Amino acid sequence: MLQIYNTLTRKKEVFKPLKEGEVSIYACGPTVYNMPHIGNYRTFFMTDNIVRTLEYIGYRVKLVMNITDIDDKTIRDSKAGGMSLKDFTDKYTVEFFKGLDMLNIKRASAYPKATENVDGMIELAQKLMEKGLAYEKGGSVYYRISGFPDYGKLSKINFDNIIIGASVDVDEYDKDNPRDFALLKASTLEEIERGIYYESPWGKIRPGWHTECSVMAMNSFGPTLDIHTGGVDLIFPHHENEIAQSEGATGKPFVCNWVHGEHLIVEGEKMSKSKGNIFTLPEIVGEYGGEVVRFMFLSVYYRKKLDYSDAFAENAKNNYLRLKETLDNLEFSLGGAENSSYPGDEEILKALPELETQFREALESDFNTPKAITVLRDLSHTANRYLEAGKNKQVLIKIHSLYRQFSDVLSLFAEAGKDEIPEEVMRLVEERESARKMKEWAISDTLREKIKSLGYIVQDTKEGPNVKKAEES
RNA sequence: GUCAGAAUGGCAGAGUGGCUAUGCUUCCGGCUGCAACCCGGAAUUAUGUGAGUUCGAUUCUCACUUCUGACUCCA
Repeated sequence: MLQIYNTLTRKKEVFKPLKEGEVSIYACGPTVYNMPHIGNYRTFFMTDNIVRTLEYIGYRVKLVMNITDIDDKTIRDSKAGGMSLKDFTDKYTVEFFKGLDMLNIKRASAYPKATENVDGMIELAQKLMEKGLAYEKGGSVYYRISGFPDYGKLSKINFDNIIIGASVDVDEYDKDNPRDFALLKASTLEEIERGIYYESPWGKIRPGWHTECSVMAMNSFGPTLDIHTGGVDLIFPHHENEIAQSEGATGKPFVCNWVHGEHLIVEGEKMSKSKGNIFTLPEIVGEYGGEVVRFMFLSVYYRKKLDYSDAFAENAKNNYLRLKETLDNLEFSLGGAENSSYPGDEEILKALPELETQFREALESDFNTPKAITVLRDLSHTANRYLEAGKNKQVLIKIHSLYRQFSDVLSLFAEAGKDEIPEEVMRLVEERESARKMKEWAISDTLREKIKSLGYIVQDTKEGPNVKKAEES
């Protein structure tokens, strides 16, 4: 039974999709104006984990993630970079996808772009205006918050106590209420000169930030969807505004389950340019590898802050390597497995389904990946103990397949046991084996060093030498 | 300032009204020609502070402290 923590109710709830066996998810994607940092990817990863878990449980999942390719920052920075808006955002869209691949994040069903959905946004604005929930001023269209009594239900903000003066926007635009937000923004002269504008019943405009998500989500799934994900910082105002726009227009509930991922911080502090502690994904992946980064994300519950540091990364890497080692060794042992039975065979076969249940229950408990990792460690330990004592082929196959099942859901260890060993290395390994048979330890040790210098390590086992690629460190 | 969330050993981290798991790290032992891997065992002042409820609190309540975030672009 899958339970999901819903920001709307601040409780874990039993998940029930709108359509039997099928789940619709909308995820807030990137604004493509710079290199995304690892914090951004933690959130994308969270959504990936949700998708994989749902599929593991047996749902068909349709994920839509938007790409914001027109907003204040993209317009500003493309100009600063002397590029057209499209060239600029295309460049960072490519970077975004590269990052997804580094982390082996599954592609969504669709990645709609804001610039390709402006018609829908204009329609939405019109509809809201007909309902008296929007008004035009100075060529911009604003949402009238006072017309939507539910405003604030997601963020639980009591608007009476908030200092509105903190907002600079008060005199920048001419709004009825300072909290009203723009659905469509009147184009500036500069934007018009650069060709960044769309024709609308109110003149030349460009989309406001919040409108795109409502439009794309409802275009993809209709008025109501199962799950909407994003980072905690989007709860207010972005998601609050999405609800206001969507529910204001349709009169129907917009999202059943709001899921928000906590932030990644660095040594206790928020990543920020002024502190100079921003890490991009390629930096970290370059140092530790994509799967270790995945493992880092998996080892902290998505609703908790992840405090990134070198020590944290090293720790994660060691943990990761140990679990990968088990799978490597399982793959290796399968080769030498026999059909004879061993004491403990039955015990193992009984334990495996229990572990499978525990693993599934961990993930079903609001995607508790750290707990799932603990179950994987249990399996690793069980496997290692069995490898000490027995090598029944059928048993090994069962252990191995469960190990693979777990690691596939978590998307880890894709390369385990698949190291390509160059011929040259194999020759040295064989040479070393003959030396060992002759008890020529000095020669054998020299050969091991030589193999190591080529980037491979040899482990002597009862079944013969196990050769694998050395982990870079 | 207002609001929201968080605080568990050297590190990571899950759980629980009554021995707190698990892994990393460190140490000892076994396996091994030696390693590596693995197995067995052990260790470290662990539940932010102070109250309250309770026979009993790390778990529930309150306050405080600290941190993070939202209120302003933000994953």
